[in-house]
Amino acid sequence: MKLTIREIAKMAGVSPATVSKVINQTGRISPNTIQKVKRIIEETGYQPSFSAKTLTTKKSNMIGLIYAGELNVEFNHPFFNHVINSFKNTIGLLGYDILVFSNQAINIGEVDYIARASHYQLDGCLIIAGEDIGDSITKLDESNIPTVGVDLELSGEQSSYVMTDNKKVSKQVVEYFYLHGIRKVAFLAGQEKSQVSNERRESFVQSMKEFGMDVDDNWIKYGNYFEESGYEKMKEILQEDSRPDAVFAVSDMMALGAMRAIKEAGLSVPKDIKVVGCDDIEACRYSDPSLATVKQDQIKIGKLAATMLHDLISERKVPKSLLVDPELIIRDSCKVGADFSGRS
Amino acid sequence: MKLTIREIAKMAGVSPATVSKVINQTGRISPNTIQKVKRIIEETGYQPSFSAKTLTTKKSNMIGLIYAGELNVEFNHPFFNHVINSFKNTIGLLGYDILVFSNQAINIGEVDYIARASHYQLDGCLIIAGEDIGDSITKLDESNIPTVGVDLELSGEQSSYVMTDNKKVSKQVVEYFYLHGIRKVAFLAGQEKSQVSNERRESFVQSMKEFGMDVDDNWIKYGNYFEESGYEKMKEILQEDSRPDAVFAVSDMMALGAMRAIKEAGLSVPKDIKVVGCDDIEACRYSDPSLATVKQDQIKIGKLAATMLHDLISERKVPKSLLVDPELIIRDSCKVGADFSGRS
DNA sequence: CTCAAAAAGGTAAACGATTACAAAACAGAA
DNA sequence: TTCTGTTTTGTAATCGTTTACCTTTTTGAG
Repeated sequence: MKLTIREIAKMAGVSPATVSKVINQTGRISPNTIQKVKRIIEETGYQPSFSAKTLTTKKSNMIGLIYAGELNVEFNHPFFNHVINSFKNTIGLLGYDILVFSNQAINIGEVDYIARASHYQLDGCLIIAGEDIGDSITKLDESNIPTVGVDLELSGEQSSYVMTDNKKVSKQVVEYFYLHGIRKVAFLAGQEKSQVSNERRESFVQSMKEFGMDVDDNWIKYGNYFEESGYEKMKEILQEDSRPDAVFAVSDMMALGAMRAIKEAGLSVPKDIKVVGCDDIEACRYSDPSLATVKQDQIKIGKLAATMLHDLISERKVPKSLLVDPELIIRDSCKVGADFSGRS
Repeated sequence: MKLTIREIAKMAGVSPATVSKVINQTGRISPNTIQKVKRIIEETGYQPSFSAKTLTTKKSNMIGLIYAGELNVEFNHPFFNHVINSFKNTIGLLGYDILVFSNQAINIGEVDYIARASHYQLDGCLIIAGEDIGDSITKLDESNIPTVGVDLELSGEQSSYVMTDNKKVSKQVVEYFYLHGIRKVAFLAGQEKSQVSNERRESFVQSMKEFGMDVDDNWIKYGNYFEESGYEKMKEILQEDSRPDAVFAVSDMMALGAMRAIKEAGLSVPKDIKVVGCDDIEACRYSDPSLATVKQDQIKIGKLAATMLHDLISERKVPKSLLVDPELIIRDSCKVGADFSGRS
């Protein structure tokens, strides 16, 4: 059933080597022979064996996709799935397919990504930052496998990373609040270990100071990016003596959770408290009120990651990191005074 | 750097064959040797080469993931990504990794899935129904490659499929309306070619008749599952002479679009028109009003698909199809009269 | 017409596993 | 001790490519 290169060679009346050269466009072959061989390949629908090819060339044309978290939610993560999708489309154009590690398979103990990668002879890996950056990620970073991180600072020789310019994220939000006379702002962070969350928090604090606004430590709470944690932490904040005029959350889901808590406390968004999230997930547009957010350019991030990884694999010069500009999207949840044109 | 089985054999003082047998637990090896070999493997972190193994065994332990649509949105599809995720987790436990076809790579002309599958020597494929079932999907279905379809009826010798019991979907909704005195119901369908949409539409019509309710052909509109089409089609419906009391859409996104159209027309959901969607995507909970929906058990669908595919690959007996029960989730958008406990 | 250089094509050895099959080692019985 | 039968281990071919290197053919200048 399945044809080998030898049989194709026989049919075309040439040697296997010639067929191989035609397929890979290496070596000098006469136009005549090329035609002949191509026709046979066409007619038979011959497909070279991936494993044989990989075995000899040591190149698999496969990229490993790793989600660095325990929750195994990469595909329904409302932010990352856009990045993954865009990455997939771009890297596909460059001739790679994507292998998704099903971490569960070896979930007893740490997953050894290097072993997995070398087992499959992957050309490179894409790491999407999740809640938890384990040891095995670090090892992969330090290995000589080309690796690109999204929202995750990598430092290895063969590593680069792309992320939104988190400094600008917080700054834009704080600036907006400042310009609209809002001075008391709470901050809902992600896990204490999360790099992204920490950058935003730090630049939040710094921006606040730059604009001469006070930062109340009680108003900085750590959650885990998900809705429930936003709800819980907001409740805690509301129990304090004084109330913030606004909340900025590191994820839309936490922001949505916060809105729920605020409404439950009998307060109104945005009249009593403005809310701004991060990511611009689908739900922002359908929430009540619609949720203001800082949009990350996920398409661009995915594209850049793909391009960088390809360059890394091709041993071209690649910048250590690329920062993508965020965009503040105003929606009802942060409308102020006259700006606020109610809603049914 | 990378060790081969031969070197491991040398280190352990045995033959490569013995090492292979230890790894794969085939053949009779003395406990003593097993210990020795295992220790070396442990110490060296040896990983057998995937391609060499695949080359000889003709088994890759990889599953191809295909999204049967042109939109390339599999990873941010608000319904399928849950299925994919659950599938991934289950199939991972069974020892498979997932290869995602980056259709773009060969997007000139039809993608030849069979060629791709045989190129990689995939053990099987999972097909997620998208907007468009092309010829190449049909060919794959008819091939002898084990294949499981989600929301897609496959008929091939080596194929099975899983989907929500769409008859029950429509019936539950119609029944709910019937019980609450609503008689005039519009229906927002997907593409005319979409199997899922058609099943729901047909059983909608049938259920309506069973409950003695009239079906107005002008109130059945075809869209494409996405928000915009729900909006457009609902607008068309509202331009008719008489107005329905309720709309049932084949997707939540279309339902959200419909709500937008209804509000724009100055009408209220649910007071003037009730709305029910399908899928229970995240946004349902955050929309205004929250959107009632028929939830599909995506986790279960993913699990079943994985199990079936594994059985198919292992040449065990597998049912041709499996139907999963849906669940009607009542939310504000379909609350009736006294039931309706308003919202700010 | 000769001959060197360039072009075209072929040979055979990898790559790193698996697996029939053969061989060796061992046990116990006679 | 010898022999038979069972366990254990090893040998070598195989899977389907690629590629270094070699051979043959072609080309065209002198």
